[in-house]
Amino acid sequence: MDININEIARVAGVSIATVSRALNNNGSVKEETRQKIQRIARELNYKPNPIARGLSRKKTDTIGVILPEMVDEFFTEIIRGIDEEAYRTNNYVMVASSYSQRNIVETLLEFMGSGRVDGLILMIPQINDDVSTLIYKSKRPIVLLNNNIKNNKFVSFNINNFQGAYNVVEHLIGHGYQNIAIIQGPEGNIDADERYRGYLQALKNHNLPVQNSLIIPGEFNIKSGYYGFIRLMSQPEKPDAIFTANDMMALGVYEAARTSNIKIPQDVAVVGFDDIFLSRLLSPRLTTIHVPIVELGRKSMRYLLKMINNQVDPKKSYCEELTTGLVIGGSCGCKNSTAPTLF
Amino acid sequence: MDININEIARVAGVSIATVSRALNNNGSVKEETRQKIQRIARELNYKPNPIARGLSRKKTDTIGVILPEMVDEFFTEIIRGIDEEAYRTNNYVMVASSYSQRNIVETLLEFMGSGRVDGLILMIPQINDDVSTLIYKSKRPIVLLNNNIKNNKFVSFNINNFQGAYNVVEHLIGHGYQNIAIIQGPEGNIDADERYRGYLQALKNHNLPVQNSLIIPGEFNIKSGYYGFIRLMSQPEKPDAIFTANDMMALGVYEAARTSNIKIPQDVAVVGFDDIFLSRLLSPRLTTIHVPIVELGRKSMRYLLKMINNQVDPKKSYCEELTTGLVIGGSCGCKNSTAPTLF
DNA sequence: ATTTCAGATGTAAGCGTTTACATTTGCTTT
DNA sequence: AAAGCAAATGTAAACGCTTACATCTGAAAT
Repeated sequence: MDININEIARVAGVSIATVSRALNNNGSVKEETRQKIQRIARELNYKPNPIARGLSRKKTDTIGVILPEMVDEFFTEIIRGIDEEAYRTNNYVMVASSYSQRNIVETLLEFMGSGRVDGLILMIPQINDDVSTLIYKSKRPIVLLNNNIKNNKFVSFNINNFQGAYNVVEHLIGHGYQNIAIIQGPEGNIDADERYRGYLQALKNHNLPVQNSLIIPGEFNIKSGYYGFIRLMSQPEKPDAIFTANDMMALGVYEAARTSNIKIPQDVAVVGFDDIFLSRLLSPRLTTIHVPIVELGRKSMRYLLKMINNQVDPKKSYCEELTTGLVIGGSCGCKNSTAPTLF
Repeated sequence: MDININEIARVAGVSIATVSRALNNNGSVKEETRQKIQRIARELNYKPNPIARGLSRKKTDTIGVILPEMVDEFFTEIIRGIDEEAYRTNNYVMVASSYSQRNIVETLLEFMGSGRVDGLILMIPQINDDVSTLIYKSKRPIVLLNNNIKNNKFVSFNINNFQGAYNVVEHLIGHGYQNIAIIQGPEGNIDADERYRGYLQALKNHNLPVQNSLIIPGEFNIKSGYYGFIRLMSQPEKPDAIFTANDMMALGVYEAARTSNIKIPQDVAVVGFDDIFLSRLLSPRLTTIHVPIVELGRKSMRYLLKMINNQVDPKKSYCEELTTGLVIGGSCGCKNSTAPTLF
């Protein structure tokens, strides 16, 4: 706040232009002068004012991150990935968590319209037309997270939910289970839909019939798992394996199984999706799909920075799907777990 | 980026000064003119450039948050509290998570020196002299989180660890347990120390002897709980109750108890600290101490904003301790749980 | 010795606001 | 009608930086 480029210039006996050039290593400055200016700047503990710089350069070295209200682990890891990359590249991260009361569109506009950020990483449960238009017209680059819109209009990074679901269901099939149930995630939710697709495809590719009685709607929470399980097990055609659309639901399944004295995996196998920390605590350890969230954050950020720096065409759409990994616990019937131990 | 105050002025046929005054509702502007300018601004979808404004006002409406690598839940909730308050007051939040590789002092300097933020919320595991000096000399207000330094130099908001620990241990004493063990948190960690103090004080106030064999050092992780438990139960003087310095450790205790066929709470009672989500999944439900993290974030932010706006003297030290709450599960021996159910 | 030219440096405009100060306007008071 | 005054508006500087353009310097080329 105190000491600025003028002061440096005064002390060094040169003009502010030279100081600016010397400190930014652009333009030509005699080596001797450059050294001197840099020394003085260091001695006076000069920090360029990023606001002034931002005004002049029309660049703030700040990117905005808008995230929905979400599971702790996801939130933390996505931020970690982004922050890591930001730190590496001398950028700053501005967060806005769009908790229930927050108006996404408004927040978005605010972020975009103003010169506060150079770009945006945006994750929204579902994109309506308003938001879509906004994104499309945005003057600053935007990377979408986990929003598998296949319209070739946006830039997005996603977890490959389809592949993950396919793999875990295939794993169940490999065990010989014939009646594999699914407790689905919320309708309209992209993750949920893709996981469901993966489930269907796996059955199909292995010539297993799709049984409607084994397809239970649900939400991404414990309760849905609990009641889904009860519903499944109280009907005549019981499953021999259950794929819950996420780990939280699997938790509910475990709970329901415990109270109804049904053994996992002896009586029924269970697999989840997400590989949340909690799943390690279950007994038997849950077989699930690991999702590389930190990596998702990192990659999105990396790509966004490329867009900002015009290393890729910011107008070109791009879509990347991150591969998930099967984490084998005991809940599928496997003897040898590939899962990390509790500690 | 496109349409600025000059444009508005041009269209309205007034000077930019009048526009500025009209839009900021300060200075005197004829009502009619004000209306007109505001209408035009709205029609042209004008957004003031916060960077330019920042340069002029020397205020960015942005606050920085520096957090250590931490438990997901804590991280998420603290940010939520801060973000909520920021949103309410039209401020922005810049995060820097000081993951292992990040140099705190450097980050701190960067944030402070530059005019990037108006103030800082800072949480660091331990404050050394370097950092302490930095904070003390800072030109911008800083609120410390959970850093119970009693030197009356800083502004800090803390969880009342002492009171929480005291309460939960007293609760155990109320059950009639006489040999209450503690598995401590890491040495030098302020939270851990305070929780230990609370434990000691509770014993003392109820005339129970402090038994060195029942005081086990540890870290805030599952492993420490696990081995701490084994160590406690393999010595001649076994505890009838164990207070683990946090819930993660309690998890380890449960795990160890399970494998050694020791029943909680019949054979030994267990209580934790933090009320993490995980603790709800334990069977019996863990008795623990709830810590108001979101509230901690909210209050810190609120106070920081007051400092920034000079509604409190930013130079005056201030310390607030947030009260924790006892969450009763079954692990202490209670029949009736006060804990929220799983779903 | 003069010209040429690249490298070094300086000057000043601009980025989009806010705001101190100056000026104008129009109403009240005499 | 003149004076006085508050309200309304305008002018221009300032915030701290970057950068286009202008100028200067000195060594190489003639």
